Amino acid sequence: MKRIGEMTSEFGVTARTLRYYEELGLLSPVRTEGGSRQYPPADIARMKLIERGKRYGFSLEEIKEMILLFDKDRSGRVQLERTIRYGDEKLEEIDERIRELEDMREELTALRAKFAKKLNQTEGGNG
Amino acid sequence: MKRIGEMTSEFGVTARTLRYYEELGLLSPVRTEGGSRQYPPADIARMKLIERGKRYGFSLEEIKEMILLFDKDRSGRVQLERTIRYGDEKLEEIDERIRELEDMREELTALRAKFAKKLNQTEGGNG
DNA sequence: CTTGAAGTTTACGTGAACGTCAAGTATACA
DNA sequence: TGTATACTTGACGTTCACGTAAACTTCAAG
Repeated sequence: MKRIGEMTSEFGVTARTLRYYEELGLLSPVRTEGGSRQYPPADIARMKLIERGKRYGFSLEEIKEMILLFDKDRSGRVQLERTIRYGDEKLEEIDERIRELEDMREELTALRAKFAKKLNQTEGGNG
Repeated sequence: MKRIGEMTSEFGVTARTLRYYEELGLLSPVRTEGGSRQYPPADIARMKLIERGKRYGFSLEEIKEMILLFDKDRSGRVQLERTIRYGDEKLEEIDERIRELEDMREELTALRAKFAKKLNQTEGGNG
C-alpha cells in the first residue's frame, strides 16, 4: 500500500492527476483513519495500463473501459462471451496498430537511407 | 488541388479542423483569386501523417516537428546529420512502441485464453 | 444573372486533462 | 509535544483541439 507521494515519484505524475483519475473511477485507493489515500497493488497495475493507454492516444474514458475488461471477475456465460468478443476487437486494433507502426518504421528507414546517401555525396563538401 | 469540402469528406474531419491545422502551420493550402483554399498533394500527404500521429497520442506540435522532418529539403552537412540522428531517435521510439504493443497483445491473448477456459467450464451451467 | 451550396473571417464556447492556489488536517520524527 | 512535511478538499484557471454561430463572399449550375 503506497501513499500518494510515493505514487507521484514512481509514475512521474502529480497528486492532482492521481486524484483526478480517482474522480473518474480509474483508481480506487483506500483510506487511512485520518483520510490519507493508500494505493493498493491493483492501482499500481492500473497506473501501468493508464500510462500505456495514454501513449497510444486513448482517452481516459476508453482506458477506463479497458481497465474494467482487465479487472472484472465476469462469471456469467453471456458476460464471458461478451468480454471475449470485446477482447478480440481490441486484439484486432492492436494488430492494426502494429502493422501501421511497421509501415512507419519502413518509411523512416528508407528516409534515413536517402539522407545517408546524400550525406555521402556531400562528403568533403561544405554546409 | 482539392477544395476544403473534398478534404473534409476524404479525411473525415471538419473544415474548422483543417483551418486550425493551417493556423498551426501543419498545412499550407494556396488560394484561388477569390480566396478559397486549394490543398496541394503535399497537404494530403501531411494529413495522412497527422492522422497517424494522432492515433499514437502525439500532440499537434509534435506532429509538426515530424512533418518538418519529412518535408524539409535539408542540404547542409550538419543539417543532414542532425536529421539522421533525429530520425534514429524516432526509430527507437517506434521500436519501443512495437515491443509494448506486442506485450499487450500477449497479455490480451493470455486473458482471452483464460476467459475461454472459464467459458468451457461453465458449459451447460448458468451465470 | 440569379440562386443555392460551399467557402471566408472573426470570435466566443466547450470538453478533456490536468495546474494552481488556499486553508485546513495527518503523519513522522526529534 | 512540537513541528516540518505530507496530505486533504474545494474551487477557479489553463492549454489543447477543436465546435459553433454570425455575417459575409465565392463558386458552380441553370
